[in-house]
Amino acid sequence: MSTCYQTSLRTFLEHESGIKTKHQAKELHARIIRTIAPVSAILNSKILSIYSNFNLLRDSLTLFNAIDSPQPTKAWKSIIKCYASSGFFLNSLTFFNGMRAEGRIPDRNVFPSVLKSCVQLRDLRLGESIHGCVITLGLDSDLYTGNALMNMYAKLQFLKDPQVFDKMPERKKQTSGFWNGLVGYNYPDELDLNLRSGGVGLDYDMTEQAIKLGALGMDTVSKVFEMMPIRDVVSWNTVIGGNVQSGRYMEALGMLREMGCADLKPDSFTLSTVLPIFAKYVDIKKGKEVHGFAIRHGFDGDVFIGSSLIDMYANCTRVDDSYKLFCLLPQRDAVSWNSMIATCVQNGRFDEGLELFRQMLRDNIGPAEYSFSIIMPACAHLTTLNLGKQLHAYVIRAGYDENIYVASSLVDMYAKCGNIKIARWIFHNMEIQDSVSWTAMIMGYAIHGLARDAILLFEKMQMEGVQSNSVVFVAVLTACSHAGLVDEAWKFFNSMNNHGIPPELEHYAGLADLLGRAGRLQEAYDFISSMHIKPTGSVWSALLSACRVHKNIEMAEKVAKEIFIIDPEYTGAYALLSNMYGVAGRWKEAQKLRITMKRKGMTKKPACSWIEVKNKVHAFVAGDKSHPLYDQINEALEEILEQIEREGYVPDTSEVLHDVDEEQKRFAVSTHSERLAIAFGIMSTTAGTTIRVTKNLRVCVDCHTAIKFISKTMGREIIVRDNIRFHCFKDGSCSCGDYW
DNA sequence: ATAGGGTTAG
Repeated sequence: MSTCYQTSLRTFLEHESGIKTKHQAKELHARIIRTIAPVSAILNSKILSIYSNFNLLRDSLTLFNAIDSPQPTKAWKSIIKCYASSGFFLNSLTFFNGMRAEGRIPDRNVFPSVLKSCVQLRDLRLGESIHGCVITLGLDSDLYTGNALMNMYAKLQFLKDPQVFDKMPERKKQTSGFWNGLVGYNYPDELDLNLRSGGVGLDYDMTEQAIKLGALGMDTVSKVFEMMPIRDVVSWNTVIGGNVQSGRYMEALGMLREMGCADLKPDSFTLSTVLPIFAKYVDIKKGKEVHGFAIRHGFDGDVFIGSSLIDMYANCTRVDDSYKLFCLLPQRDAVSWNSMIATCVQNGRFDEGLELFRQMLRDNIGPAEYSFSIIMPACAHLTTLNLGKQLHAYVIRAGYDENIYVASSLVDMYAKCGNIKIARWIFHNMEIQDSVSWTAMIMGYAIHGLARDAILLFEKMQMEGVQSNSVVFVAVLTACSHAGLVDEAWKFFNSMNNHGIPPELEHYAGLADLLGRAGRLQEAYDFISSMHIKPTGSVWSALLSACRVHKNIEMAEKVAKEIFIIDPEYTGAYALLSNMYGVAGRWKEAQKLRITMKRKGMTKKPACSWIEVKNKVHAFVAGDKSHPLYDQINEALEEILEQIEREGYVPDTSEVLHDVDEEQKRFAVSTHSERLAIAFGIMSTTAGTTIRVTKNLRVCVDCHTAIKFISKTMGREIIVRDNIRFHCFKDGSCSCGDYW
C-alpha cells in the first residue's frame, strides 16, 4: 500500500509539469485511481487544482465532494478560483465563506478570484471587508492581490457617486452586502447543492478596518497603489485606467509619464487605456504620437488598440483615417465593427453606417445593445421609419429593449420619424429614464409643435429631480420657438443660470430665432448684440431668416453686415440676402452678391427631399431628372397640380429670386424637391397611406400651401419633416398652424 | 490581476 502510494506520487510529480491539456489531466487522474485506492485527500486536492486550472468546473466539484470533510485548503482555493473564472461569482464567494467557516486561512492565490467576484456582483461592501481581511493576514504587500484590490476599487468607484447610484434600478444595486446579493441570482441546477457549504455569515468586523482606509473611490485606488512595495505594468495600467474612468485625465497622463520614469514600458493595455483621452480632447497630434508608438512597438495589429484608434480619429472627424485603420485590421471583433459604424453615423455618413451594419450582420457578428444605440440615430436622421421598426423588432427579440441607451435612441428615432405616439409609449414604459431619455422626448414634442406637452414634460422632469443639462434647454427653447411662446422662452432662458448651466451658442441661437419668428426683430438684434459669448454666423443667420419672413430688408442688411464681418465664409447669408434683394426687385444688388459668392467659390446647399418606399429611400433634388421613373412622376405631379388648382390653389411665386418671367417662375416652384417626393409617394402607395417626406431645408411658402391642398384633394395625410420641424398636413391644414 | 465601442443638440 505504502509503496504503491509512493509510486503514484512520483508518477504524479513527474507528470505535473508535463500536463498541457484537459485530456492529459483526466488521463493522469484515471491512472491514479487505477493504481491506488483510496486516494488521499492531499493527492485528490492536487488533481483538483489541475482540473481547476483548466476550468473544468464539473470535474472539480465532483472531486471536491469526493474528498472527506474537512477538505484541505488547496481544495477550497481551487473551487473558488474555478467558480470565479467560470462566471459563477456568487458560488465562488459562498465557497470563500465556507472555507473561512472551516477555519481555513486564505492565501495570496485566492484573493484575486474573490475580489473579481466582488467586482462582478458590484458588492463594494464585501470587497472592503475582504480588503480588511487581506490586511489582517499581511497580504497587502502581494503584487497580484494589490492589483486585484485596485481593480476592485476602480471598477466600483461609481457606486460611491450618489447621482449614479440613485439612478440604478433597485434590483441592480446589490450593494447592501453579500446575503442580499443571493436574492434573484441564478445558478445552474447541477451546482445547486454546493451552495449549502457556508452556514456562517461573513465577519463584517473587517469592514471597519477597510473603512478606516478613508477616502472614496479613486483615492482608495491611489492609496493601495502607493502602499504597494512592488508594482508591475498591470499595477500602473490599473491606476491609469481608474483615473481615466473617473475623468481624471490629467492625473492619468501624469502617471503615464511617471511610469516611464519607473523604467516600465507602456504595453498595449496602457495605450488603449490612454487613447480615449486624446479622443475626448480632440488631440489628433497626441493621438497620432500614440499611433506611431503602437506601430513601432508592433501593437498596431491589436484589436483593442485598433478600435481605440478608430474612435480617436473619428472624434477628430478624420473618418477616412478611421476607415483605413478598420480595413487594415488583421481581425475584427464586435467592438471594431461598432466603432467603425459609430464613426460613420456620428460624422453624418448615415448611409455608410447602415451599409456597414448590414456587412457586420453578414459577417456573423451579432449586434449588441451598443450596436443599436449607435445605428438608431442614422434612422432618425434619414427618417427611415420602416428600417427603424425592423431594428426595433430585432431589439425586442434580443431582449435589449430595457437598455436605457437603446430605449432612448428608440424614443428619438420614432419622434424624428414622425411617430410621436410610439415614442411616447416607449418613453413611458421605460423602467428608468435619464436626462437623455427626457431630452429626446421633449425634443420630440418640440419638433412636432407640441409645445405644451414639451413644457409639461420638462416640468415633470424637474419635479422628479432629474438633473437638467444644456441640451434639454435647447429642446425646451425649440418647443417655445415653434409655438411662438416668447415669454415662456425668456423664462426658461433666464432660469438656466439657476441650474448652473451657462447659455451656449445653441441657446442664444434658439432664443434669437424665436424672437425673430415672432417678429420682434429689434429685440432679437439687441439680444444678440449683448451676448456674453461672441455670436457666430449661425446665430445671426437665425435672425436673417426672420428678416426674410417679415420682409424687413433694412434689418436684413444690418444683420448680414455683422455676419460678413464675423464669418465671411458663411454661405447662407449671401444667398439669403441676395434672395431678398431679388424678391424686392433690386436685381443689381442681388446679382452683385451672387457674383461675390461665385468668386469665393461658394455654392448653395442643394435642396433635397427623400421618401422611404418599400424599404428603399428615394431622393429627389430640385430639377434633377435622374430618377428612373422621372417622367411618370412628373406627369403625376402635373395632374395633381391641375387638380388642386381647380380646388382653388394659386401658385405663389414671390419667393423665387430669378429675374425670369412668370411661366418660368411657376416651373421653378412646381419642381421643388418635396413635390416630386410627394408625387412619387402618392403614385407608389395605395390610397389612404400616409406619405412621409423629409427635406434638408425649410419648406417654402408656396409648397406649404400646395401640400395643404394636396392633402385634402388626394385624401392623404402627408407628414413632411423639414430641417426644423414636422408639418402634418391633413384635410387641407397643417399641424404647424402656418407658423414655422 | 490590467484594456477598446453607446442614447439627447436652432
